[in-house]
Amino acid sequence: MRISEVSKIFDISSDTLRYYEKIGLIGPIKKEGNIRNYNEDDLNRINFVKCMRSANLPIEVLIKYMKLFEEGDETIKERRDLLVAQQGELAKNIADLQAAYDRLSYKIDLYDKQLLEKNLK
Amino acid sequence: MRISEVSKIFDISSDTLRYYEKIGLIGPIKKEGNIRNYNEDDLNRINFVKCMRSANLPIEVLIKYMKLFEEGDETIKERRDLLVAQQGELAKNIADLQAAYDRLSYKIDLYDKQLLEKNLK
DNA sequence: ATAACACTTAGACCTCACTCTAAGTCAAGT
DNA sequence: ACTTGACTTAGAGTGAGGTCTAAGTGTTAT
Repeated sequence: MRISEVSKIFDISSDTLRYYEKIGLIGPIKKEGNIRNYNEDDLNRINFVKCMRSANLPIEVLIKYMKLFEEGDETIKERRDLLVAQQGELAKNIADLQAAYDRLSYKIDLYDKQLLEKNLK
Repeated sequence: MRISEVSKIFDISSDTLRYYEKIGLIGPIKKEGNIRNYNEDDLNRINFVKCMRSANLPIEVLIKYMKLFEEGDETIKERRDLLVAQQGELAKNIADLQAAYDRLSYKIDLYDKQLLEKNLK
């Protein structure tokens, strides 16, 4: 599969896909001649990366994870620990977002009450 | 209250507090002579900003909100709508983080099973 | 009175994660 | 034959959000 198709499927620009490859996050992708040909494994990795990036996991961490993966079974424990650490960070982030969400809800309620009063006057 | 104390209380650097003021996010703070003296209102605003920033609401949006606030009661509806829009964004973000969290949980489970098997061999 | 420390300013610099540009290759359609 | 359009590369540029520096002015403890 060509880069343009992958780009469409995942809504990630071709530039970004090449960038991810250059920094060692998803490659190297095998080429036919000079043109990248993404296989299913590649797509799975991109899918994972996209999911993690959309939750703001740092690229550096994901690169580290991918490198451990390449190193084989000896790194299973280390990979697990890395994921657990990131999960912890995520839990904190979710709590922060939730706190802001709740606070917004509260404020919106107040505004709605004010608007209602205004209309009654 | 001086900037250094505010900085400690909220764990926001003095640089950042001054930066927020410069860009119109939390000021202007009244000064005694040449030195900022934060009052309770200021602290409340900083508290709100900190909460929203920790959920990644863009600074530009917060500046807009603060400006509407200064403009008085005519902007209540507009402020409400702005908050509702941000709440919507937040809901999306929370869903993304949650999806990543769940995926990590799943993967961690798999690793734990692998590690268990390894130990049994 | 002098050292140490908190404060001030303007503006340069930094990190992250892309995003874009320039210059070029190659294959297919008209 | 030639244009169109997707692909390639290296490397420069961008935007958000701070963070740091330099040079200077008070204020307080010894």
